[in-house]
Amino acid sequence: MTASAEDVAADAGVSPSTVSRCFASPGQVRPETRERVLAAAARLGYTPSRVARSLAVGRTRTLGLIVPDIANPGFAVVAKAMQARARRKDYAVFLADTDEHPDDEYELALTLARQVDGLLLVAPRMDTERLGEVVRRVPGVVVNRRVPGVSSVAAPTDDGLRQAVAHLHALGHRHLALVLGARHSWSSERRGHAVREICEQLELKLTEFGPHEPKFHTGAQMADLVLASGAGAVVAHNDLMALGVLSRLSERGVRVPDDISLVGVDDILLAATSTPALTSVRLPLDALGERAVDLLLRRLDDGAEECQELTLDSELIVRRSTGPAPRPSTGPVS
Amino acid sequence: MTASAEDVAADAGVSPSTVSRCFASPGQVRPETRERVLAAAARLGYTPSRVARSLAVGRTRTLGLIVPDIANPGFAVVAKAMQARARRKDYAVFLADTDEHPDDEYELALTLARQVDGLLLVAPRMDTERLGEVVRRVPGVVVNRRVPGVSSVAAPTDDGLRQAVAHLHALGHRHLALVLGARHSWSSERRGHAVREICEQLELKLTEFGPHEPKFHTGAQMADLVLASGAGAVVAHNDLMALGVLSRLSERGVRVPDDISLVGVDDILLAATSTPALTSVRLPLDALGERAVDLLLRRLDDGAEECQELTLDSELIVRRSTGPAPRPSTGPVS
DNA sequence: TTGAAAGCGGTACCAA
DNA sequence: TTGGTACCGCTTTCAA
Repeated sequence: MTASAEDVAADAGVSPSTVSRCFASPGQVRPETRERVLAAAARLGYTPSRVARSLAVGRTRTLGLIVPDIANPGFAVVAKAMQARARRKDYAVFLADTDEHPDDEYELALTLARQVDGLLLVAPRMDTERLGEVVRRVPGVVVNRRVPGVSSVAAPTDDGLRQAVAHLHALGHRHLALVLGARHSWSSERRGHAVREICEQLELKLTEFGPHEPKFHTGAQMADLVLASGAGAVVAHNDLMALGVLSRLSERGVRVPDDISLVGVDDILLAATSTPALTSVRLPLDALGERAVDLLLRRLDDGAEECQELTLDSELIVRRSTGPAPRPSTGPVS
Repeated sequence: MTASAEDVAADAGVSPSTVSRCFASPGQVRPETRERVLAAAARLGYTPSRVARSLAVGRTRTLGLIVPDIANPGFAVVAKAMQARARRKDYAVFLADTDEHPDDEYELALTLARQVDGLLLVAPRMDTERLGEVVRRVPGVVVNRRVPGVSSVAAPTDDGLRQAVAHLHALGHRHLALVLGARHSWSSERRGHAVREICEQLELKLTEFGPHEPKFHTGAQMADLVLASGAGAVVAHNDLMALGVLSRLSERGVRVPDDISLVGVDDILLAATSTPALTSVRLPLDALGERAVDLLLRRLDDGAEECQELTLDSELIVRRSTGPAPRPSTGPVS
């Protein structure tokens, strides 16, 4: 069917070894010979088989990517950046979407581990132990999460959330609602912790909702609870949830930001452009993806051993969805 | 490093062939032997190497997926569905995002062709000739596009667009704007054709804009041109562009649907939930992905030969973004 | 600089 | 039912 190195060798009057060298290390073959081989290869439409090469060299030049939900615009952007970066370095990327099922995450990771050189893990919910198990089998870097002993690149939103809460405080809000992401999700817990801490410092009342899958519909669902709580501002786990909240609030005739303020995290495109535009904590999503790939490939290609932890900054982007608190209410009138 | 079939064989006191059989066709090995082998395998943590198997059997159990832009929610949903379906059938999926560059599409497809069993092509812009070249090398199915001799699954939006234009007509609109997608994109041309035809039938004036990359910012860019044209309603190539239009219109203080009506295509989640909610032509995006995989695997696994063309329906979902034409204007007063 | 040959880790046909 | 063996297509010493 497809031409093999042997065919090319025969056609060019050389040995298969030489054909192999022409593609793997062209410098080691006399220019004239090389040209003859390359010509024959072109004539026969030959390209070295990646599987065969993989088997021979023991490396696949393939990366595995595990994401909770590729339909979440935030993850999509990260995935896109990773995939582009990987291809530039001649790596292919296996995509595995776990649809927010942490159990699948583990199984999938183990399966993938067998057929890739390295793993890109956007797996906020896999438990640390299993995650450790996975990266013991295959080099891996974890995204937006920190695991001892494992390379990672994260944009902890502490800074951005601090700015967000300070922003709301400055606007006169004294009672915030926090809409959490998924249970046992590293990022959700981290964000929750950050918000709690800051609220305490600023002596703000904080009511928490969730945890829930970080999706649009769960956000919408939370909106009614938030409203019932009387909080004047909402900080949501991410933009998707924030948009869900927004959607439901507007259904109920609640005006944002006049009646209630709203902050998201991720700064996805559609947050910037919703009505009203969403105040959001911006993460450098594509940088996140690129750095993760770089980190992984440094291990794979340059044989670097050390486990690195990269940190990227976050910042608050203020837009229309946050405004002054309705009443200066420094306390209940009672 | 990792245990091989030979190791297991030694441990279990059988030949490598038997080990292989235990995993490939367990039925052909005596239960007692099998259990002994499986126990040994478990003890050694053995799993058959997929690369080695691929080389031996000549199939990789891998599908290649080419999308123009995974960050476009529409494509993300399709990709998600495909990937889930493929995994269920024990296929892995290579993701290749071409970032809307049709040239890369071709190169990528050829590269992928060498290392996968089949190709899922969401490539609206690759020219027919090259596409034919690709599918001659490896089984492929094309999504949302029709190419003679190539299996495909598409949801032509003719029906939905017909409904959309009739809807606008009924609302009193007599001058429509059409915002096209990418140049040479099959779906953009098809949609343009459909809208043109219907407008002619209903004797509506139609002004066209584009073609442009089907992204948010190009939509925003078109909004001003549309406004200048005096059209009372806009049909956009897809929701992402429609949301771009919407965003820019609202920036300019133009009210939707009071001043201008707006229709998108895809019915992505965020269309349903924008403000105002977007009237959109719904495509069964996940069905699109699933059927594509089914079609491809029927060829690969069941050896089906025929080229099939599947068609899925589209329908108009009416939401807030379309309303009565501002003035009944049955014609210019002049 | 080039060739011969031994794998890489399985599969599958043929015999036993 | 099991084992022996010849590949699958390329890489990589080792010699020439």
